[in-house]
Amino acid sequence: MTTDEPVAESTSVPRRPGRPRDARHDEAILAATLAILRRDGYRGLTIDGVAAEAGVGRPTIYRRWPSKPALVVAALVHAARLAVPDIDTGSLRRDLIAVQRHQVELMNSPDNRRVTAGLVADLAADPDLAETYVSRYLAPRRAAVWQVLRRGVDRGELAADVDFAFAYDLLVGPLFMRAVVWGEPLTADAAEKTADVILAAFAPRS
Amino acid sequence: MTTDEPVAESTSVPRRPGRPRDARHDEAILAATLAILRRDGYRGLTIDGVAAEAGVGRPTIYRRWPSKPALVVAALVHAARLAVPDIDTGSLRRDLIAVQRHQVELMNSPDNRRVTAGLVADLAADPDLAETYVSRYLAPRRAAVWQVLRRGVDRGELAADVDFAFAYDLLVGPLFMRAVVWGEPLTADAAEKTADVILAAFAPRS
DNA sequence: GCATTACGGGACATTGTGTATCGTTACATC
DNA sequence: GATGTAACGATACACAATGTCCCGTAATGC
Repeated sequence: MTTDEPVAESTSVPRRPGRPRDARHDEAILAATLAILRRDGYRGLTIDGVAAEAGVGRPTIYRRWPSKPALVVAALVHAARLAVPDIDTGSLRRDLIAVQRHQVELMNSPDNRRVTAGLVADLAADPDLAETYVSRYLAPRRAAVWQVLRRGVDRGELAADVDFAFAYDLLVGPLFMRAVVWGEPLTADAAEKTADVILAAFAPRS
Repeated sequence: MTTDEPVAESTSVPRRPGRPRDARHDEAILAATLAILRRDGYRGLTIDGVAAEAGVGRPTIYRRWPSKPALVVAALVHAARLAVPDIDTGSLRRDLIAVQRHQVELMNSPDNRRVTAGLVADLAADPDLAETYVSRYLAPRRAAVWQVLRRGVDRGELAADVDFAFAYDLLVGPLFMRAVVWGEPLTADAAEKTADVILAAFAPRS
């Protein structure tokens, strides 16, 4: 449920009787959701506001997504469906710094805090939705970082028994703490510092 | 604003004309807030519910705290006013593991996720309140960890130029990511693993 | 043409927040 | 003991937002 491209049900033939849904509305709703999210944050987003900005009626939205957090998750997944960059410079440290610079930039955007915090709060109350968010948004991003780490292991720059999940949380957690919990801006050196922590903590045993 | 012990204004004489506030109500309201928070999470807490459980009217609550997040912050500060343990075993690694075990226990409580996530979301929308929460709740806890790190530096177990703020986020951030963002339980070894990251990342230069 | 479904508009019930207004009660001062 | 002031419980209120329902209309396949 709450997929990016809604519907198609379980039938192999996607065609249903009756008037078909207007695909342009899907696009307009998701685009409006993202625009409002960036402008007003998670709390400032209302279904009414999305409907107005997308030029559709409210039932048209509820016909597609069952709730506000589900709509937000769909919009984020939709926006990020392409943008999972694959970084491979040949050096683990350079790769990690590039990954972290990207992450710092994301987290430093002024709206990020309000969007992330609000969404995480609603996810905590809806396990199904949380599962969708994790599997369709977070996990693909984490997998890209794992690729970087995997290559580091292959080149002998990291110990072979690195705990990948832990390493990822070690990279992102400190940024999250500072940007979202403390509410303080990330400085430029945060990327280097977190990258170097990984190198020090998981250095290959000599 | 939004202090734990409300009021006393700026006058040196706390006594104001008129009927004084009933101090037992303060206690009852904060206790009810904590109880509901633990039982129903941040989203499940309503001012009505607190009023009913505390046996007071709603205006009695609004007379003391201006909003729901302000009340929650006051309750958390109130509950934690004593409990900032000072750990000193003589070994940095043992100290850090003890600190982290305590943190893991806190974060693993089933209500923690819903309370923390909901509160952080509201704090992002209210900078004044966020300042209160940070200065009266988070900062004292961080200071206790800094004490542990400071002693580690003094004993030569850590490099002298450790970035204390970064080190704290490095200790707590990964736990926060896993418990709150991913929504997965923390395992027992999380304390050791994060502690060892600090030792590896900030080892004194030889 | 007919069944079926989407559409916009709007009404609706529900829930929660925060404010305001009662009559009443507790305390200090005169 | 009378008076002023402010807290108290109860309750009504305005407001905002969620999610549902129903209407008349439009689009599609059979």
